[in-house]
Amino acid sequence: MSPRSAAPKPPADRSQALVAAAYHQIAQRGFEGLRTRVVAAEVGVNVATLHYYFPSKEALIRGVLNHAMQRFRSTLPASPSSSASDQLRGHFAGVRRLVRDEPELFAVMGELALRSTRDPVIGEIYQQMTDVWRAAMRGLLAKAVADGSLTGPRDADAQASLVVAALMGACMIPPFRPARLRETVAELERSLGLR
Amino acid sequence: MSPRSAAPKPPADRSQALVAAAYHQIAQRGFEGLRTRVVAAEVGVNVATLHYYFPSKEALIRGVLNHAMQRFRSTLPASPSSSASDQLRGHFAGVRRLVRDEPELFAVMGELALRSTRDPVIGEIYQQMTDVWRAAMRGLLAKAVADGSLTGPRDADAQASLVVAALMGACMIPPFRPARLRETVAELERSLGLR
Amino acid sequence: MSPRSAAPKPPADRSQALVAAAYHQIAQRGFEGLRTRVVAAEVGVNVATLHYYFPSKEALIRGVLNHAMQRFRSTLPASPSSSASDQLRGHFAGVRRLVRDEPELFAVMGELALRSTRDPVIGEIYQQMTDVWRAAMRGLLAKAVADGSLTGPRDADAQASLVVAALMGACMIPPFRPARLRETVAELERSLGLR
Amino acid sequence: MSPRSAAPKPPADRSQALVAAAYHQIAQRGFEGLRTRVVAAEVGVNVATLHYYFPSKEALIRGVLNHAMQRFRSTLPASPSSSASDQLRGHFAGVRRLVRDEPELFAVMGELALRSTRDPVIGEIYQQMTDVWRAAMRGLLAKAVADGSLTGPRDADAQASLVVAALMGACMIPPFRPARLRETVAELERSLGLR
DNA sequence: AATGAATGAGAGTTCATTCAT
DNA sequence: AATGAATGAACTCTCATTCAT
Repeated sequence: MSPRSAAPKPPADRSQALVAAAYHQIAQRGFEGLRTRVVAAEVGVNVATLHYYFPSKEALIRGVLNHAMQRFRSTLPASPSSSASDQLRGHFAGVRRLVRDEPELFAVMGELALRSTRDPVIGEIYQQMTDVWRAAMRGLLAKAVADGSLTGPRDADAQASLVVAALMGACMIPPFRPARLRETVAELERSLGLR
Repeated sequence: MSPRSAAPKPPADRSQALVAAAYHQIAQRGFEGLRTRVVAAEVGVNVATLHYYFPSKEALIRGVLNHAMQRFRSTLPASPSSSASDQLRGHFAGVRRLVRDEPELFAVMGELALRSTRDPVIGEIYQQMTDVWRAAMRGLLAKAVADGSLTGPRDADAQASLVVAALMGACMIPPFRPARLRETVAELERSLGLR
Repeated sequence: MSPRSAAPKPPADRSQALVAAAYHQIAQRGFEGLRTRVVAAEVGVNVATLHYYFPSKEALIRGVLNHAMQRFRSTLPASPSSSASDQLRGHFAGVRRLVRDEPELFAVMGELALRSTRDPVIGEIYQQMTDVWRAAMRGLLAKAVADGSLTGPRDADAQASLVVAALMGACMIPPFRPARLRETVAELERSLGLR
Repeated sequence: MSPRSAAPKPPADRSQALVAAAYHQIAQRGFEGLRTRVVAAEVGVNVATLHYYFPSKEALIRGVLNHAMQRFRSTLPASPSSSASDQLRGHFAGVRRLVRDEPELFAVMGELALRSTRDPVIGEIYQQMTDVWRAAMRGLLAKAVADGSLTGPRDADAQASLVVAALMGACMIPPFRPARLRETVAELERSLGLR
């Protein structure tokens, strides 16, 4: 009846698959439209199986939270092998690439952002993320001035805030139009003197 | 002024009061937490009464949508009595003021923004709004260059996109910190040569 | 389709009917087998209607608790118009009658008794009931000795405890056989010198 | 004595341990709160292991039934080495001791008693037990009259019923207070002329 | 214009049970 | 002999919506 070759997935996969399905659902329908039964069905298991891996819907959401944050952190600049301004350029390129390859991530991030004001668990992690991001931007801007790869007087703190706000606004808030987004990021680079 | 001794409110008031309550609820709990019963209770009427004024929850939401858009449009620059750059400054000041005086508006706008990808009715109106906003910015920037109140070469289109993205990111996405927001807007003005 | 003449019951009736149905279910299937859907169906309404009157299953159970206690208290001797020994005889007759006419009451009382050790709300009310009962017995026994309608030395306290224990054991614990119960109560009266 | 180093228990032990755990759970939470997972966890095994030993929850309950009945029968008078009235006194002492040392037994007996009206298997065995008990009481009372160790006219049948009802009422139905129980049993003995 | 009462559909969660390993 | 993983069925509870009054 069931295909012989349908080998049972190792447990880690099931858990991950459920998170991925929930992630997908949130991107598509928002927290508002997240249904445990649909998530389970998307993975091809019973709802009870979902509760075997995640005791509650909230636990599943936390799983999605971790997953999304992990994906997002991959964009933050990490390699100090190049000049600060090149790192900044790399970061912007990374964001552009991520928006192109994983548009769902930003939909989910937007949902998490709005929810962060109501859910302390999300709030905590979400704020940490924004703090790290802003600090990284500020650090790179300051370093770029110090090593001369960026010139002119600037308030690194304020510019970091602007960068984060602009990227969030461009990536997380509809309407999403790839062309416009590229334009916006390019203009942001220009305003920083990177182009 | 209003008729004395617990007179029944005129229908327009009821309708508006319900929209206001729903608006408040969305700001506080998001679409996810919007309950018709709670909205009705906040106004002091029965749920059935809510459905007398709004045939469905969605109709109520559309009421909120209109209300929010109306509030928001008031910030857009309208009076051509001053120079273009002054109008831009005035717009930024207006946004700052609005964030300070009606923080709920931006919470609701954020919710509407995310919902706009799933709800065609919201999507339509929301996109219109952003288009109008961006066009206004582009127009003012172009005019400012033309009348000489802003100097230097610039791509008005790209800058308008950046302005809109940055303001949205700063005002609609948590975490909200007044000081940071002021800083961000100020930096945005600086990057445009307005300071 | 639905009978025109089926007039909607007044609200108090609905509430009472639900309690009665739950009472009946508990008598028949125990707390273990109490299902809100079945209770609602027995009254001929939707489960949601049950929750309209009782916010939770526990609230419904509390309704049953009150109902059972009220029924039970009607057996306790109240009229001091006769001699103490006659009042005792009357009480025993009342218990016998109640067991005959409302056997369900004792099934429910048994369930409540067992639950009383786990549910503080039930525990409180249940214990109160037994305390009142025992005190009433003790008072009547003492009075009967004082007014001479019962003779011989006796420890009213201990006898009251025995009376309550024996009646509970006979009425609340299966197997229930009417003949045996009558026999038991008769013997209890004999042991007190009432026969 | 037992094989060292976490040896797997012999099957009989496992089975008994599961029954003991279920017994304990029923005493604590009633049939209403009996969960196979909790029972298994208390023994330190998987739920599936429980089902290896007991094909169904009902089978486990039957195991508890047998265990409880076995424990309870140990109280019934068995040794005809003394006079009938001494055997009666011994029985009462045995009940008192059992209530003190194994209060859980009576909680479980109460649960079984209520369930006996719904579960034929329990009903059968439970009724048998009460019949045996009552018959033993009646026999001893008759014998005590015959051998002169108890005097006065008496209806052994009715007194046996009273004894069983009173002991059940005192031991199986809350509220349980050791002092009151001793008092009740003592009064019961007195009423039979045993004190 | 307003409501108390009622409901269908569906939500998240639980639980005894099964089965491949 | 034992288990991790999985499930169907059923549970209580919620919510937007309806309707007679």
